[in-house]
Amino acid sequence: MNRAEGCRVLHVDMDAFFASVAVRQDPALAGRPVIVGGAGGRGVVTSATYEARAFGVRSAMPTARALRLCPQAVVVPVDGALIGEASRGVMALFRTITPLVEPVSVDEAFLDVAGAGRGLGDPADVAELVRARVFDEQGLTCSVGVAPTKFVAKVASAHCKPDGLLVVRPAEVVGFLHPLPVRALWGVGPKTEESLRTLGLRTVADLAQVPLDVLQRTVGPGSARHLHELAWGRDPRRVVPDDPEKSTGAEETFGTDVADRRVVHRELLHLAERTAGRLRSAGYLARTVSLKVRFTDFTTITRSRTLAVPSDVGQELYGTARELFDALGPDVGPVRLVGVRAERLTPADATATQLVLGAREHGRRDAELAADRAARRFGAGAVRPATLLRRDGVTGRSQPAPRPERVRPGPRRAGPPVP
DNA sequence: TCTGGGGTCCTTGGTCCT
DNA sequence: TCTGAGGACCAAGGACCC
Repeated sequence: MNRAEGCRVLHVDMDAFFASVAVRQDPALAGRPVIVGGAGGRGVVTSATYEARAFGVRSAMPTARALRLCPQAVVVPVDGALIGEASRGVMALFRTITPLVEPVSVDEAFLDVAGAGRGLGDPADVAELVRARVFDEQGLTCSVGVAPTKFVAKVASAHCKPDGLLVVRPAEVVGFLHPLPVRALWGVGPKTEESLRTLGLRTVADLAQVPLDVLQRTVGPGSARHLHELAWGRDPRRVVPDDPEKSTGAEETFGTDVADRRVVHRELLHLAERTAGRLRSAGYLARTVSLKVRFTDFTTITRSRTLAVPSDVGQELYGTARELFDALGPDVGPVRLVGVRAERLTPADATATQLVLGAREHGRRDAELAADRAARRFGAGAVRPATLLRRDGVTGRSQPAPRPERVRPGPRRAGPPVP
């Protein structure tokens, strides 16, 4: 009899991925508490080895606090290139097992193995194979949940961490989910958890039993239906490979809050250039530019504007972002963070002909494409706008972050590898 | 405790058009 | 000509995830 009959979905979650990759790169770190993340005054933990977690270190925790908990920890900056390479290696391995691979982030993916079973055994056997091959070929461990649906597979993989395997058969789904806290449901964070608590709902079973209209009054109709379905193990979402990106962007927290508008403008230019570069390398144009500003008291606002013509030109994204910022008025307080985001993306090849309508924009785009080529040949930052240069030739960005530049490890939906 | 960075999705409200 | 309903689209903000 099959061990996992009716289970077509695998959720593979790499164990402490960033930290494990750092240890793989530098074997001298093996067995030691290692924290990967920003080391500056405002840096946070991106990942930590299980040796560090034993001291209470968790991801998203300020690094300074993590070091108070575990002073002997080694802090390693995020190496985006290394993480990207490791992620591509793991995803490529998954695709040799089934073409139906949906990356969720750099370190996890859903696999639909309904069609893989004939040659490889039942889904539990496929999961064993995945774990063995990831260890043998990548030198990393992972945890795998096997279930009839994506949501249950994901909860299962979290349940068997680290280096584990858990199969939840269709008949076991409700019994598996119902004792869990509501927080285990996809879409329940701190705020929703608190709202549910006011209704006396603490477990998934509580939520499953409450009338839908009661739930709707607390979390809204959309979320209520969604949570109710999940609580009964119903999740119609399929494994979808190659989901296109919806937006891309960059943001930066200043080392100290900035009141000088010129410094903010310069940072906006830098972020717009970064965002445009990502658009070009991924082959997208943005229809909307969004500005994000966070103030000293942590209040955050966003402003957005739709472009007359979709663009992947840094100067155009910058122009719009700067106008949005200036429209906030002359009296905006000190700024903690600024961000530029490109939204409502369209494939560049489907829209490219419109670009020639504006010869000036076309010229700028050509210049930025040339800069892309120079960057590929001579390294990032080889070519940049003059306003981002100081006399000594280094970047003129104000006091942003003494911490190491955080290179984006890869898209959350880790799509095709970015060159 | 003191909060990074890169994303997605949902809700709400406004505007425009039919 | 005015008004209201409804849909599409846009903008803003919040919650959430990794």
